[in-house]
Amino acid sequence: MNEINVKKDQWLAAMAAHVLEHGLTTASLRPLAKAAGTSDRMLIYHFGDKDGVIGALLEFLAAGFIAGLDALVPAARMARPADVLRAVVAVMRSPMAQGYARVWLDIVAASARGEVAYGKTGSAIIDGFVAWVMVRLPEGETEETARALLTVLEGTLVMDAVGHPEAADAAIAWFSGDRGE
Amino acid sequence: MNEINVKKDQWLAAMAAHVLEHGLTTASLRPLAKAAGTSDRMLIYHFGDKDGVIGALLEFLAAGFIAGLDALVPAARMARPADVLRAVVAVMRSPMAQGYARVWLDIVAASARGEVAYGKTGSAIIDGFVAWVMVRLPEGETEETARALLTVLEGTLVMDAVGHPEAADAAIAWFSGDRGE
DNA sequence: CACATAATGTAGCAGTCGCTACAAATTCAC
DNA sequence: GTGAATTTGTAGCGACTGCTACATTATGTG
Repeated sequence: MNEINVKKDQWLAAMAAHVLEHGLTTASLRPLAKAAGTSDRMLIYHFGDKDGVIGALLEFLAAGFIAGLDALVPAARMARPADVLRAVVAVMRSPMAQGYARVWLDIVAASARGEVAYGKTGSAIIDGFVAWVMVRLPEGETEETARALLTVLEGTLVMDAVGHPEAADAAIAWFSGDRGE
Repeated sequence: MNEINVKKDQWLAAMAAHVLEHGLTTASLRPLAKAAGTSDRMLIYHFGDKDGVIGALLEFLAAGFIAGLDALVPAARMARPADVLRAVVAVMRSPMAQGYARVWLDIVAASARGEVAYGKTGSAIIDGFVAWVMVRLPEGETEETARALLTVLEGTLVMDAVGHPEAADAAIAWFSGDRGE
């Protein structure tokens, strides 16, 4: 029972790498199985159906993403909200995170298309991200600030994706500017 | 020569409606042709290949989107940048615009995946959008403000898509708050 | 060792994908 | 009206999709 979960995790790691490079919604069973060194037959057997594979993959990717974030940005309170924004934007723009950005935008697009499995995962990721930001914001900041910060981050991801990083930079500078404090 | 372009436009209008309802990247030739009242054979004949169809469709959709925006928000300067943001967010949240939001997020995800045709279109749409915002901002505002505003808008689209409109609202409130002016 | 259960390989089904070969029909120039 | 060019219908190809039937092997239990 334990061993098969170990194997599943190895499969998931290999499939996650594949998805981070080639995209999530364009992934199909046979290439995924090949990346994992097994067969589509086995994926269906162990995960039920494709939705099961994708669901497990989403969980695996989300966990890996948060872990990577935690490893790169220490969970210490920063002086100003904009510092948190700049830190997370820097991480998201690093080459290592580009695959995650791709996958995330796939999740967003699928959510917008009404695919509930993706929508629930996407919503959960935002929830976790809000908590992640909160422990890094200056003491006394509200979740409203965290949510506003993350909305700007999402905007930067979109702008970067369509080749307008200068627009993202403008928003970051604006967020860094004077507030009511 | 004129008539076939008229026919093409009719096809594009029908296909655009189909895409606005069912998504762009998931669209395939046969359903598109059926929506247009013709055959996949004809689409290939008149547009060359699928990329030609999608390219024409993207142009058609972008034009329709800007036209709809112009119709709903008069090209008059507003008192504050946040007024422009709230106006465009209100439009994007209206039921009529939801299809466009879906398609736009498809374009963004495809751009992030590295599909150049989508990337160029996405970039061009942002350029047009910057100009659209500029003529509505108070006199003397810079393009930086327009870009920051649009980045926040993109963030709201993402947050709305994954079921966190309250995060989008937080960013809008934050953008509406005190600035350095 | 016998036997039930779990795990896996092989082969393939029915459907969709983008696209094309071929031929019939239509339209246009002269 | 006749020949040529454009436009369209029919049929289908080869590749891929998620998934399954069937047989076989491995594994753990009594």
